[in-house]
Amino acid sequence: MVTMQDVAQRAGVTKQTVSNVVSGRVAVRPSTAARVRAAIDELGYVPNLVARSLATGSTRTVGLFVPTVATAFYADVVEAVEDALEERGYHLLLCTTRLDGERARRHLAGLTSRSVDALLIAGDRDLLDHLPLLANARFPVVLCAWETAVPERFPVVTIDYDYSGYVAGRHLRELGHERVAVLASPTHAVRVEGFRRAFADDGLTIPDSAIHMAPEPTFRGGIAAANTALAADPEATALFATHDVLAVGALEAARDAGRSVPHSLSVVGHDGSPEGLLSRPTLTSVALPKREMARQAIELLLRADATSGPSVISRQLLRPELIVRDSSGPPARIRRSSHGSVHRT
Amino acid sequence: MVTMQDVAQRAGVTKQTVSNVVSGRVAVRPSTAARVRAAIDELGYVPNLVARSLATGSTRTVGLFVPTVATAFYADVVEAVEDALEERGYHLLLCTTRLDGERARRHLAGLTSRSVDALLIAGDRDLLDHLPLLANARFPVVLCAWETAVPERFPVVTIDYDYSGYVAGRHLRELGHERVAVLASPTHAVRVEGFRRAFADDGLTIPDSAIHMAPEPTFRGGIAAANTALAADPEATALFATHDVLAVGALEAARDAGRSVPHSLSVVGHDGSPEGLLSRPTLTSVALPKREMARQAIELLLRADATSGPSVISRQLLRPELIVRDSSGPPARIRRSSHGSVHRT
DNA sequence: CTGAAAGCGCTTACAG
DNA sequence: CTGAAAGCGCTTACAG
Repeated sequence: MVTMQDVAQRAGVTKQTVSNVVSGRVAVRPSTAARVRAAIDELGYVPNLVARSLATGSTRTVGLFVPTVATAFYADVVEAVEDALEERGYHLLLCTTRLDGERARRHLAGLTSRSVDALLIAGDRDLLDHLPLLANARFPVVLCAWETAVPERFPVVTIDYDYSGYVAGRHLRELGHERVAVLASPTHAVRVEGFRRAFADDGLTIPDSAIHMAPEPTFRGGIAAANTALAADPEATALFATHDVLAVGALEAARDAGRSVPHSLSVVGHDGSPEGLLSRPTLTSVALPKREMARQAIELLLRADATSGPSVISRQLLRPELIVRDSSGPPARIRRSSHGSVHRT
Repeated sequence: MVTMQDVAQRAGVTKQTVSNVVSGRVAVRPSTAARVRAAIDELGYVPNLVARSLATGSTRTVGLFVPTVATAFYADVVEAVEDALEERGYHLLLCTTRLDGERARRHLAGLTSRSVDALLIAGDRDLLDHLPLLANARFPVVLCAWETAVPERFPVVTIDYDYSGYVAGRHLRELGHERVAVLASPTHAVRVEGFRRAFADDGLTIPDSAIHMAPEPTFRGGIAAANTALAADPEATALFATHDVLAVGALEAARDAGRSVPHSLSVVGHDGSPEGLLSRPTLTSVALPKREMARQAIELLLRADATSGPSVISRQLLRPELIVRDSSGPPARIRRSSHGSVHRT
């Protein structure tokens, strides 16, 4: 392997001069620099990043923990983080924890040895128990995409999930819906709260009986929850699903139940994921500012690394944005026939 | 930061002894080892991986290039690679190239500085032009998930895409289909060839006019291509889509066209992606052995790294497997009415 | 089984 | 602007 020393010899200078040329930190006489650069090319010299890291104490690598990568949300987060890092010349060390606490712990222990300059943990509640491990970490840690149970000791930049629920509710209220149901995943309580508040603002209460838990966060789970909801309250004119995949399931359930969307039933999702564009009708949803979140988290992380002071425990909340598409509209007027069955106009 | 030296001092030994205890490579007297371990705990010592890497020449990190992570196929590849690495105590440095050659080149240049022990490049044709850069790499390189234009100079472990098309065709032939159409993405020529061969085996020719290119590799693209195909040949009894997302679009198009699946039309996809389980009906598809591919690629890579000899340019082909679900069945008998319109029984 | 030495390839002050 | 020295924290032979 060709080292800086080899280049120096070839160019007739010392390796410090080569270092100065390579780093550009110290001015070098143009003619010398040219000679050095020629030697570098001739020898095919490539600096050894590991040696540099040991000398500087910086690997220019940051670790990212995500529960999985096989989900539109986290896939986007990963790519957004990577982009933010690349702009700054950093590399990405990826760990997917797969909702496996033990696996997470192992990874954490590995990283603690400081092969990274900083660590970003995205929405991984399974890590919570092992977070104390991070107290000994030699690098700053920031949390992002955290919805519930946000640990106190770390800075976090996340999305205002309460507001995302609220904005969905607001939309349905503005359309004129009064009687609605919610399809939720167990971990999405905050979204549901926000959604209810939008109705409460207008003096409307969404009873607990109108909140239906999806058996699983999948298309099928959405169908099942929607079937339950539609059966429990045939007069509900709109469904809010806390997750787009549930909403797409709801669309399917509505079709099976002969409820046309949005004419006889409005459906609003959450996440603004691509599948909402593919569904029929296309899905009104709350888009999450993932890129912005990634950027701010990385910025926080890298600033903390630079100052290497204990990072200020700050809390940044980003506002999601409603995307109105074809699955939501004003409620149909409802009239009751004498024998109690429901017709929509 | 507490170093090995600090631990040594505390335990009253030299740092080599500490090193021996930590690495476990050299036997240490139990009582001494205990003392060292106690010191490690008291001081909260964590070894510095960077220093170790410089000394050993190994970072225990491997780089992975993928076009994106926002696709079921590559998301699975990434997680499979990560699993294979974790078993061996390696970390994963991830680079998504986003079909951006320039971006890929930058990453490549960065990695060439050897912050990784090995590099796995998954199906990224955009890298092709920059591959010569890798000639100077200080680590072995292996290609995987490569479908076309496989470079000669690198080992590759990939899927037998010709066979995957073949197996889809075989399935349709066994069901009795004779007249079929293909929905394809431009980069899937190999799959199409294999598919055609299954028919050719029985003396049946699939004309070029029955191959329909999807305008984009999406749900909408699938709908569009299926519409074209169905209009071009209403008598086709089956559709093979080279990509599940196209197949799911075809399902939608079939529904719109009043063709019931599989009764009046069979649809076979490719990739065995999760969406095939969510569609209605569920999708018959060709499952790709991604985990096995990842495992073998990593094994090849790490072996090459260990021997550090020039890796043998081998070519490993893995066999995909047909998953029969509800979207395929025998063709309906077709009878023509006197005025030429088509009825199915 | 334990200790003294050299070295991994770079960078960072510090003289000249 | 360029060179000599020390050091980053570990590991790897090599003596004792």
